[in-house]
Amino acid sequence: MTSTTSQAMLNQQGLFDQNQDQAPIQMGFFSYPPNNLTFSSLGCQQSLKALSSLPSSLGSDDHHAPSTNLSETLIPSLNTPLKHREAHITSDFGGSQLLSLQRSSANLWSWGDQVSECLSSKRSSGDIHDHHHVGLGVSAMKMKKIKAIRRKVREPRFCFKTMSEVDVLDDGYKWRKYGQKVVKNTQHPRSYYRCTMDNCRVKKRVERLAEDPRMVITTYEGRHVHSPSHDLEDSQSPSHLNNFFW
DNA sequence: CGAATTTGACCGGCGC
DNA sequence: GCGCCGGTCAAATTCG
Repeated sequence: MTSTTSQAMLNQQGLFDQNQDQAPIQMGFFSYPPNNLTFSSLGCQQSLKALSSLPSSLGSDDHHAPSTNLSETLIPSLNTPLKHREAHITSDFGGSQLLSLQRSSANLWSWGDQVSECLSSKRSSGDIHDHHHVGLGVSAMKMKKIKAIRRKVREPRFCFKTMSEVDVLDDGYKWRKYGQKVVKNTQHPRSYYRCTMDNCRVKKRVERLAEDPRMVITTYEGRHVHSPSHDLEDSQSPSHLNNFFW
């Protein structure tokens, strides 16, 4: 699927806040040389690979703001009202709005805390103490609970839209499709992908904009625990690009 | 034949 | 409590 990406005609691309009713905030323009997305308004080269690993420095697992400059810029806005259970994070960068991120209030808790608390505590809502507990075995119960928590805790997300003929852009990572869903009031299905790397829980969603089917909306969730899976020559460079941007 | 995709079932959250 | 909806699972199917 990624092999067809080189044919993509990407004229314009902007990062936007997914929660604002899909309304794009135009924040810049991308051209799309195959395998190397350029963010023109930044005045620098920024690969899509780097974009796809954006959340890696946001530190969803941290109670405190990460130390990178951009994150420090972003984090204070986490305290915005959580009407939609998501905090809107936008940032001005070089005079133009570059990106917006989402982060659920639940993300303010760390995964480690959640899980360890789950494993150790007796605190519970009643159904945890039901008599199945003994019969099922503790580990089964724990796993069930961990799973439930995982559902609840949202990884940091960001999304951007792209004018593209192809749905799935080559971002350097390998993805496996695990679902597709027709969402309400849209004629185009939404596809769900997971990073194929073991222990990497990053997911992405791909859908077409209802108002303009030429536009592809890509939403990344989570952070990669590895570098892009192919293109050996690229695997060395993204880190400093990431640091510049994030 | 293993990997990847498809697709209906299932689950949990949310609003009423 | 119920129904709707988005997200995920997993068996079946297709692909390379």
